[in-house]
Amino acid sequence: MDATGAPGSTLTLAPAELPHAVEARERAGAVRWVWSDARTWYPRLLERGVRVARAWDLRLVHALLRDARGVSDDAGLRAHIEWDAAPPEAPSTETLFDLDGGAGGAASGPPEAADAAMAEYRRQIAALDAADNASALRLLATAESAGALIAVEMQTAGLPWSVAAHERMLDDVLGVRRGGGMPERIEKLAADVRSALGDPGASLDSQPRLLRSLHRAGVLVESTSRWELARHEHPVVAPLIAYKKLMRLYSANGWAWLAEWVRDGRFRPVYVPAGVVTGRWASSGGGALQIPRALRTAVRADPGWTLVTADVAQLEPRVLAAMSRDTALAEAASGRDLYAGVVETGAVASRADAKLAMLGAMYGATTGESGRLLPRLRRTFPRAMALVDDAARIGEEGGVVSTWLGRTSPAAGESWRALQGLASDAAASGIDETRARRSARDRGRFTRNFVVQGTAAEWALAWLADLRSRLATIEPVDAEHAAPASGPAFARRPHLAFFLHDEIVVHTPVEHAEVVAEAVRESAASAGRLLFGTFPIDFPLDLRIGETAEKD
DNA sequence: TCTAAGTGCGCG
DNA sequence: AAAGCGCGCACTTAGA
Repeated sequence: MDATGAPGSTLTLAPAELPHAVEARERAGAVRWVWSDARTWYPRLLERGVRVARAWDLRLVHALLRDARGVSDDAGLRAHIEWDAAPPEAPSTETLFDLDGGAGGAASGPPEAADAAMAEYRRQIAALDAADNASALRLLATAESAGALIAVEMQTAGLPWSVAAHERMLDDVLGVRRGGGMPERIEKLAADVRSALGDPGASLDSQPRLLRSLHRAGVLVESTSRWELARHEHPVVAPLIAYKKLMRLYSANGWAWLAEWVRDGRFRPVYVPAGVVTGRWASSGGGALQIPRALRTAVRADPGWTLVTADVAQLEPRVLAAMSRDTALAEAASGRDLYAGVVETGAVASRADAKLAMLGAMYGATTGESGRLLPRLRRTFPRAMALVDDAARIGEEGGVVSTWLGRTSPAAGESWRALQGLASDAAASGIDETRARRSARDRGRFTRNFVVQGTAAEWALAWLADLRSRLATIEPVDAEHAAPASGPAFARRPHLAFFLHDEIVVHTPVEHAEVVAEAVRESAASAGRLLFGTFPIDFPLDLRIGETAEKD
């Protein structure tokens, strides 16, 4: 797995020659490509049908090591801020290196960029070798790099999306469009709202004006949000909530979204690995991580293909049990439903309470029902609760916390420190003290959640990476059964098509569906072992095989 | 006419 | 206006 090595021979290529050269080395044996970032290099390879097995993503690893506690900076890693910047334009010439003994390859831009990439790689390896938690960080670096490959692969292959099913759903829910106007059900609801308000000219899409209209009609809300409206008894409430719901579907995932984001029967979102501070992925464009569940009916496998959809039940509390070595919580988590297990301990009375309390523990609830249940959880699961409580305390004091594999939270910012300093001054006003206290608590809730959310993201990354290599061993199907819209690198093989924090969708030829399902389960078990060794914690999946990706 | 900030809601 | 985390996007208004 290690990617150490020094550059040996180099080979300068025109861009058109790169895919062939990379493919030749992939065929020759185990290679790990070292490159600035997958987004710059990998799409061009995939378009030509060239998939790479392993990579080292200098930008992602730089960001990781830059902030990681336990990494000393003897090699000067942190001074090289150019690795924090956005990727540059694609270069006009490219260089391949041999790493030591042919164990790896490196692709880079013009010679000076290639030298810079190799120097950064050496700094990273040196920093890793000297790190306190070297083996965990090395694991995270390779997992991140694999994730970067997967993100590009999923964008290239796309999620199979039926325009017809999507439009049918829009027609059913929103009604048909007439002329240049809104769909008929939205028009109807808007008319109902205006009539209930007794205000024929009421503006429904401007929050301040709608608020005033509501006040004039005697609905004394402070906001126009659904949850507050729902508390009032007034004829305008039902149609307004319905209007907002439909309008949301229309503007976020209506016909315009379809036209912009679905091509050739594929939704191709841009994934941003580690785009969230905690290490979770973000997305850019298309709202890939916010697709309404009701729209899953539009996710449709190609003819002769099917979808394997799987999500982990209660990933975050399971991860918390394992990282805190809380055997009582792990025991409650064994089997399918962690919350049912918590009820069985007697700590809380119902499944709903168990969920409320557990989420409150991980998010830092202090008041309300959730806050009131926490002491009971603390008695039953002292180790798990101590882990999140410690993380919160450290955050409140201005410190940093780390995930299981060593991703470290950002240091407290200048303004945060200034506010705390101000409040500790003897002459501080009560207002300053209150503000400082509140921002300390805010930060504590952030670090509390960081350790759990971030470690869950690491587990998911390990799951994805392991699954990817298992899928790569499955025999391709005949060309006549291919799914050409997935592109030459994926048309004949099962491949990941979607990922959302704790859920994956694999698009696969029907004949391989069972093998894929087994690979999905095995990779989940494997991810658990990779992170937590022999600690007894289950990661049970809800797994479905079917034409659509709908969930129950 | 452009940008920044506020609001509300979709996802985990 | 979420008692409690993390996001992205559409739409609006305020301000330069």
